[in-house]
Amino acid sequence: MSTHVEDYIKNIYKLQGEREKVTTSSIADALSVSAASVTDMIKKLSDRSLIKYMPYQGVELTHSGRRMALQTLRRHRLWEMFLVEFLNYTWDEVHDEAEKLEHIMSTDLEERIDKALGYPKHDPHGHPIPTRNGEIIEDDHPSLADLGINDSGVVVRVNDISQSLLQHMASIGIHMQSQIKVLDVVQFDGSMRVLIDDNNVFVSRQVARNIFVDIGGKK
Amino acid sequence: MSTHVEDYIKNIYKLQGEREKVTTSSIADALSVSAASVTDMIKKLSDRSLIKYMPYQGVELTHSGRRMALQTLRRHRLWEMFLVEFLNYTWDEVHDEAEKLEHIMSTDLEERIDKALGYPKHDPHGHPIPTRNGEIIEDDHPSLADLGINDSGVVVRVNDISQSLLQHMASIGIHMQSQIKVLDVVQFDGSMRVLIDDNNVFVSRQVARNIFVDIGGKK
DNA sequence: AATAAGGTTTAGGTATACCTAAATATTATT
DNA sequence: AATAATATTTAGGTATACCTAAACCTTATT
Ligand SMILES: [Mn+2]
Ligand SMILES: [Mn+2]
Ligand SMILES: [Mn+2]
Ligand SMILES: [Mn+2]
Repeated sequence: MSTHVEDYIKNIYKLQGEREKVTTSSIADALSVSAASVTDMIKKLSDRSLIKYMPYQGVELTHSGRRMALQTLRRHRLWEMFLVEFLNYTWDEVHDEAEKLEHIMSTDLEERIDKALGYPKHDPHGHPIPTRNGEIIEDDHPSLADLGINDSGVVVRVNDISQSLLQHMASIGIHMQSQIKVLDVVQFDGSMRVLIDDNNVFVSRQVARNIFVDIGGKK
Repeated sequence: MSTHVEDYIKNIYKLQGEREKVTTSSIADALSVSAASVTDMIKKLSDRSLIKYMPYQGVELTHSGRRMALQTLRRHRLWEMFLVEFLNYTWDEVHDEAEKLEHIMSTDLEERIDKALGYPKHDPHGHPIPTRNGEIIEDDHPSLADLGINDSGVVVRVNDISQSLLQHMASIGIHMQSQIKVLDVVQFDGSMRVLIDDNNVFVSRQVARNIFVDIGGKK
């Protein structure tokens, strides 16, 4: 319903991936509000049966909470894709706009955008777009940091945790479907020299951990 | 700032066109809220210097209020145009979406959409789109109801007062730039038989009053 | 088992935007 | 000029979503 409810639910969904029970403080962190505000809100979400809540024990999405989370995620990712495909946004520019637009999307608009984009399966960062029915296929690819010398593959996903990370990745030539091959790994700090579409670049371990590669795809 | 403030200001701007001073009850009507709520809000708008307000004497936009109104109108009309051009919406389907989207548009997004559309001068109903700098050119065309037998012209604007009116106009073949010629006017009720792009159709006076025609354009 | 530290909730408050009912001001009618 | 009708404002209240400070639980450490 409201933008705030949707953002809470979406963030609880994301946090749930990491641990089963989601704590008050982790939600407060994610949304940059006080823990007291979160307690207020999770009571309301619980009243609406979007989460299961036991005081002091953390929070868990219900079935209908999960549905709302996936719908919001779907809309977010469709908007991101739309901004990139139709308005020439780059992948580091889309998040904030999509964060607002995701709450303003009738089912009709959602379907028209989906259609105009040709029913994309992934957003500009390679994240899967949940289906209309709330199905999502989380692919499980190794990060670049997991590869060794001479391993190679295709970039299929990056983490969109920060704008500056996304900008940096773009600046060294990393895009969706970039060919990537590990040339050398520095023992000391895990940093790498890699070939990206035939360009020789240096990647810190911190960055490498946020790039995910399909190693079955190409050799 | 907030969606509510923007909607109040935009509606005051529209009402101002009709009379100088805008009354509490006309705003209440336009926004479907109680008169008491309007009194609440106009005090706040006055505190923010968006309107000039004298209790019991009605309301008037200040310079910065007018600027906000025109910016909101610009964004509304750009979104309407965008929905029509990029997502195959028809002119009767765009208003409600645009009413929400107009509040979610950074200056950057506004300019990208403007550019993607080729800097349009009018929205899908023929209403002028204010410029980035808050200039607006209100064209002054006669309505179809003002024309007599054998007068002709080109449809350049329609009123978007209701979805069913827009649907009806589309169903009888009226679009922007349609050629229109009056064949016959019924004395009794002012209804007309007209030629629209070579189609012979009947138009009630009520409908004719909401269609605006450029008679200088073509003969 | 007691205490200290950390996380969570409660208490009390703010801001926005709405409501109904009652009071009051303006305008129209006699 | 007084009265009646209508419009507007005030008074008192609701719902959402925040906040800080204080109280309270849970968990870890001794
Ligand atoms: Mn959001
Ligand atoms: Mn994304
Ligand atoms: Mn609006
Ligand atoms: Mn319009």
